[in-house]
Amino acid sequence: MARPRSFDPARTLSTAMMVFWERGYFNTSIDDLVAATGVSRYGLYDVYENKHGLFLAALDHYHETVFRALLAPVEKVGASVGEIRQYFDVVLGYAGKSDGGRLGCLMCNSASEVAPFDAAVAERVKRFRDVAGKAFRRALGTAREKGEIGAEIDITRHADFLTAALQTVWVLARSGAGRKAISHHIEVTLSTLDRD
Amino acid sequence: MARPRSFDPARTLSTAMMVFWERGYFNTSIDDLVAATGVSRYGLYDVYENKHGLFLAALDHYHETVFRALLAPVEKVGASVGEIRQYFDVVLGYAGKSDGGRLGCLMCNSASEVAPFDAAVAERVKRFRDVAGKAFRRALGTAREKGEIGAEIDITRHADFLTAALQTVWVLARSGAGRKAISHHIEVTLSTLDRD
DNA sequence: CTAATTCCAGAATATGCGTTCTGCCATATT
DNA sequence: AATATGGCAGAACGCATATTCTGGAATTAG
Repeated sequence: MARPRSFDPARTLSTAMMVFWERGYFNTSIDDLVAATGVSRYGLYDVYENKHGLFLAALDHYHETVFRALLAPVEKVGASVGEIRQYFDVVLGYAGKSDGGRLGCLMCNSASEVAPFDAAVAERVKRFRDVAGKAFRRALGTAREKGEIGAEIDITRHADFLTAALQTVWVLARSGAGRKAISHHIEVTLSTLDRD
Repeated sequence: MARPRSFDPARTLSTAMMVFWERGYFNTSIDDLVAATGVSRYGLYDVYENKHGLFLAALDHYHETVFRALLAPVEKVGASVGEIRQYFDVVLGYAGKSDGGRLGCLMCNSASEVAPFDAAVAERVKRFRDVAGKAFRRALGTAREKGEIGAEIDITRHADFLTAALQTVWVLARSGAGRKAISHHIEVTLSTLDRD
């Protein structure tokens, strides 16, 4: 017997995620979040406790939706070199857009801006990297079984390399590097998977 | 016939640069800068106009000292693959330290945190990348003349790749990636320069 | 030594921030 | 329809911030 919430927490979280993604953590104020979500301070604090809690929820939401959705093809059983190439192509499609790329990747942005001061954020960045690394390792393992990659490739090493390269693409995009620089980076990165 | 300044602007700038480097732009306050430099607000505002001016000066100082000093061997006439490898080794020495790496690179940090909102910063990030790219292009050109690299390497493309990889190393370091992940990344990056 | 100048430390100001509070209102049950 | 519950908008609070101001001290030219 009480008034029900008039906002959708899922939609709110998604919007808050976008704001943090665009503006960063320190440069986003509660007022920004209230204005963007249309939800009152009361509602935000009731559900997420405080700004930090909302940010962590936004990071988790990003991980589970944006990041995982993009990575899904690489995570599938049987994925190998083709899926890895496809993945970087898709990422280039987003990152290389004339202005859309200014978002970058929320995890990569937070890695530099927040992780050094915030253990909870650092942990989520680590998890993000672990998940990407694991997916690449598995796909490279499959590639080896299929004989798609040469014997000179060390799978663990190469998975770390691809995970790092992925982050690079987003950092380049966010800071205004041109599409050409980004695609050059991806081309050379993927060329390491070519058979001699 | 007046009192001379009692602080050394060069030393002050160097200290301010360190503070921004550690804490980022938005997360650094004037009080932090006053405390670290020992210089009064009056002095800082007199010389640098405001926080933003001091930050730009710190970026320029970083470019001219820290960054250029590291890059110098690659920029030298006659530098080629050896100098490029050496450069990444030196960077690994800094970035791979158990905690010292938490600084990352001031330009790379600012690229994500500030450049999207600040044209003056974006311009300095661009210049930083242009300088790195140019140095790598020249060194790769020399490498080609010396016959150190294969014909399959496109110099412009590869210079963009190395410039991006350089930034990646620092981002990894700042956000707490392990030394192993960083060195894996560098190993694969440099392996692209191997002759088949 | 004196006077003119300029620096300095810290107070003051104004704004913006994260968070909490309050008075009213919408709703679901009775 | 009445009522109790709890959501809502915005005011209020306390603190941090960037910047400016001020009273006095330090220094040097004369």
